[in-house]
Amino acid sequence: MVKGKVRGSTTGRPIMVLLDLLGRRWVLRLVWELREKPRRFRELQELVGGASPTIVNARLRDLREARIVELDPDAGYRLTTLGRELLKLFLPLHVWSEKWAKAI
Amino acid sequence: MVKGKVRGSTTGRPIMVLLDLLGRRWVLRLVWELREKPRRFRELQELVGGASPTIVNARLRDLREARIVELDPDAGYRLTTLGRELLKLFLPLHVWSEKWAKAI
DNA sequence: AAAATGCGCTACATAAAATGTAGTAACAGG
DNA sequence: CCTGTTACTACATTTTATGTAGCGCATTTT
Repeated sequence: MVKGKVRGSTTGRPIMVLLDLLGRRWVLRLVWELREKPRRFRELQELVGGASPTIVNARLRDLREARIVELDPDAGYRLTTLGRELLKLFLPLHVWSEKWAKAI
Repeated sequence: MVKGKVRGSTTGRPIMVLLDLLGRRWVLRLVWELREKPRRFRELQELVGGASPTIVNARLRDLREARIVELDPDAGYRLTTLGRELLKLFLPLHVWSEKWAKAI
């Protein structure tokens, strides 16, 4: 598993571990903001809306431990191969969200 | 928009509003646990791992305002049509999470 | 009729997490 | 040496979640 213990996830079932990870504040936004290209720490911090460096760092650490994000010193933070696959699954959300916005 | 203000989402772009909503603690789990059939409040609370009733109620309120979840007094909490569509987008996560678990 | 059960939900003190601001350490170029 | 850029840390304050108890209402049981 990604870490010794992942919050409420006592089952260890991958889907639960994943939902817990993605359900942490800023995580979805961070993955989303990495969709185009690698980003620097501060750049990322601003893109997600000015979260504190403390928490941006903590979440990036979580994502790196989960092998979804990696840090290339020359380019910045970017999605791993695994991370890009995950992002692909999220792209339909974009379309759905537009429809949803109209419906509510 | 779903509510006057949705946390860090100052842009108002639907995808950002959505990512903020889904990024709140327990929200993804709640939607996930409603995938099969309607659930009662306490049942739901236990399914997601014993979150406090305070927060379960708060998140269910968020989801109801977002028209993703609704409460049928006779059946319990359940996904709306919109909610079921959203869930469909999440189903591939299950498969991916298994692959991911093996990779890390 | 009275008691018990199940329901969604609230109150509130305690604990945990996030914020905001400042600042550190390492490295590169001038 | 000085300046700028990088990722990141420290820490006091504020916000959010927890854990436990229990309310108010309806239905079912005795």
